[in-house]
Amino acid sequence: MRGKPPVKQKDAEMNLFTEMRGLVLEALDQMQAGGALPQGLDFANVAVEPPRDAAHGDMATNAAMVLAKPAGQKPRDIAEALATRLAADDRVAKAEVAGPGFLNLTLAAPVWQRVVGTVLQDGTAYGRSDMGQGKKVNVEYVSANPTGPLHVGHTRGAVFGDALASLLDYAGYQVTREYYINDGGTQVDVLARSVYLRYLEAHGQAVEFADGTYPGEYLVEVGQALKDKVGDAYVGQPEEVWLEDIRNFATDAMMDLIRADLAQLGVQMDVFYSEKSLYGTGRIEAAIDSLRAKGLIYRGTLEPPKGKLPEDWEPREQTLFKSTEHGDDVDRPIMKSDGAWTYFAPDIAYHYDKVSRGFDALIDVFGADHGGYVKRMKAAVSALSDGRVPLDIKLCQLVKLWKNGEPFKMSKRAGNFVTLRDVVEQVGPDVTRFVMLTRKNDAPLDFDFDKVLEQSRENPVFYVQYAHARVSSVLRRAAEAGIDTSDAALRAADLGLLGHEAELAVMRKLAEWPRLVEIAARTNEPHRIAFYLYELAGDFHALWNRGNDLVELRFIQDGDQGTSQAKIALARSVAVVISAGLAILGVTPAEEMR
RNA sequence: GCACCCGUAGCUCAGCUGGAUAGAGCGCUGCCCUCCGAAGGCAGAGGCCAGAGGUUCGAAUCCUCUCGGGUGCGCCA
Repeated sequence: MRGKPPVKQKDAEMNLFTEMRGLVLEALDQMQAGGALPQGLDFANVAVEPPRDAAHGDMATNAAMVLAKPAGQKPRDIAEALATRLAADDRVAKAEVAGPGFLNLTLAAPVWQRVVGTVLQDGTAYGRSDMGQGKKVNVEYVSANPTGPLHVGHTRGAVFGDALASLLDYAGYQVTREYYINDGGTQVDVLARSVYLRYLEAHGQAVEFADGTYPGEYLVEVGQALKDKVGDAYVGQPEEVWLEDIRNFATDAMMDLIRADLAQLGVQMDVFYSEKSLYGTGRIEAAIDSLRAKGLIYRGTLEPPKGKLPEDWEPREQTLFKSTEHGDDVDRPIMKSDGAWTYFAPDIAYHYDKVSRGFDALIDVFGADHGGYVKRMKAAVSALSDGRVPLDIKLCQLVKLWKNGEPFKMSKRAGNFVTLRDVVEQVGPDVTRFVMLTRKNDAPLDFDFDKVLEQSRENPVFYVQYAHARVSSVLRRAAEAGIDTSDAALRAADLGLLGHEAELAVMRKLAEWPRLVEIAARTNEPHRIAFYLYELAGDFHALWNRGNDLVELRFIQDGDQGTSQAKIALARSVAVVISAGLAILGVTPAEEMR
């Protein structure tokens, strides 16, 4: 487990939007008590949100429109009455009815200024949420076959899953990061045979890699290591003699390789779960029995797929899981005709195990090519948990690599695919991670080796890092100028001195952070963090540049320590939120640009 | 044939569990350092949100259908 500060008890102050929603609900209650609104109204759909257009104020509520029909009143009448009550609160500078019945609220400057104080008080815990209520969530990601190094596709899944896990942690869930090792299927036999060839090669024999073996050079050293371990014991021996031993040896070696790849990216799993451990232990049988007890296992014959018929199609009786009872399109086979399990059976058992371990929610991160697998897996978890445990499956689309303006495909190391290592060694873990999160997970991603290292606004990694570095620069210079920039001094600054529109814009953006965290966590979409940071950095850069024209907007005000401290407090709180956001993404903030 | 994902500015993409006149970057046009914080910033042009219906106070968002692109589709994991 990663070290983390305890989940902060969230008071209403932490999220301005929930705070103001509380104010709206309070006013509505009073209106009910005073007879202005009928009893028994449902306020659940009353929302307080940032308006799309900043000209509409700071926050808008749809209360009047939502309640108009059930209350039997005109929306604008409700809005007017509500506006009068809200305007009486000193946090509200202006309450205006607009459009069909929106109520636009403009908040008083002190409300925004307090946000800076809260950020400095809470540090990177500002934005932590208790929405998860300590519920246990399992995030399974990467889960690459242990047959070779991780490639770019895995990299996206690794970064996405890891950031999602951190995000959920930040939102108050108890998160387990997990990797499922597919070490039970035939592909690890292929691996073993490939390693055997490299082993023979290490003994000086000429070998040939037939189709269906792994020719990648990364197995050379594994073959050599095997030779170092067993000498010539397996040379000239039939497969029965060496297969199992080499399979284990090779799988261990590949998992060491994969762990090292992940470590290079900064990904640290809590659990590595072996598929093989499900076999011969009765665990698959137990999972299937659980389904059988619910009447969901039967012998039957599937209809052939419509349209193009596979060449060798013939009706066949199989053991099937009645996944259609839980939302799947067709029932799925769990046992082959020779009596062996299909790949689906251990997957069912694995998820049965997750459910049994008491997780309140499961998340699987898959590559987009596993899209066809989603429904049956959800059906399985729904059946196994009697609908209690939700399973969300996030699909990560392809990553297209570019270099020098053309597609980049080949790797020296692995032959036919570009590895995670190829990417991280060229651009570093921070850039890799951030860029992988600059697209929604289900949208394809272009990764351009040249662009991601460019230092311009076009490159969001740089742009966000630059904002953070600029704050560090201000702090350094302030210290040189003899200004006390300790946390205590900044917290004590008179934030009432921050009132310019460009400063308010930054404070409003800071106020959005806790709300954004909750939205991102609720939708399981960590890319929202990256986009938010880009916007926050943009507001900060805008403020910084206004200092070119307006001397009074510069952070360091010569000869005026008090004003300087207030402005530096704002800058510092930007850095704090950027740090918190980057921490979720697993990116280290930059102190200076080089 | 069926299922899932996607379709938003010339290009690359955001868009809050349904909100007002749909946003950002790039590109394009015009500005901002004789000295200070320009790896930046400001302003402008650019849209039938693929199309057609429906649900309702209100739809890029939810439902149905059509078109276009991607991914899958019974003893491969």
